[in-house]
Amino acid sequence: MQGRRLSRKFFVRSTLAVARELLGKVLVRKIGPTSPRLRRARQKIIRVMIIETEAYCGPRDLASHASQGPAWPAGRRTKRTEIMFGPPGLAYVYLIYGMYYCLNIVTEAEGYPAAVLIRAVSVKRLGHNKNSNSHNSLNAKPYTLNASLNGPGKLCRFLKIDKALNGEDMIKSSRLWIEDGEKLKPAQIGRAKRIGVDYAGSYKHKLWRFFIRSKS
DNA sequence: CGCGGGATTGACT
DNA sequence: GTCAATCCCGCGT
Repeated sequence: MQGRRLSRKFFVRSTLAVARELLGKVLVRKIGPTSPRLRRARQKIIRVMIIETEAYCGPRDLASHASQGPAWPAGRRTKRTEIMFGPPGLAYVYLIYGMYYCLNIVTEAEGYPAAVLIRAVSVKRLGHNKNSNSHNSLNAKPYTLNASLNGPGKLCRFLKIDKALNGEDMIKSSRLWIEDGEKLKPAQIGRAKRIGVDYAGSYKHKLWRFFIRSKS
């Protein structure tokens, strides 16, 4: 049940297009020891579907970590934001408020600081047999945490994503990548202002958050 | 070196 | 709606 991994080309495009098209795609996290001896027994793979994203569109975007730097308009290039200037497809992971991590994927041409924040995901499938309403009710709900994956900090905690994955190349990584997923119709996609960027002047009004409308 | 603040979350009034 | 937790980063000194 695995899809085709997204190539680097997918990310070398307008950040808004990438943010929109990441909706419905499958974020994959492989967790476990890298030592070959322990790998087989203890590795596990988690697949979740991306349902909400935000675009951070380069050096002029006052909401972006890479904006407003001394080198404007080239962008604020610091130790922290360096990854955003790197090749598209890299993971940009940062610590926020001292306690949560946020996962972004770098977009556009190398040297241009832009990225898409993954704001929410849903569990794509259960980690075991779907029809488990029989005898084994304990195993029936490992991923009922569906609702708790709405938020960038929460999904990183669930997927065990932290600073160690900052700079991970999601095109080649064996720990974190993205696969093809659902093809969405335009009507399924919603747009809104980004969250938590009131400091961003006129850029706080941009409708650069994208989400899958819940079915009603 | 010190200080202010944050692409959040959960608890609480 | 308000607020605090918690710590790294960016910048001024």
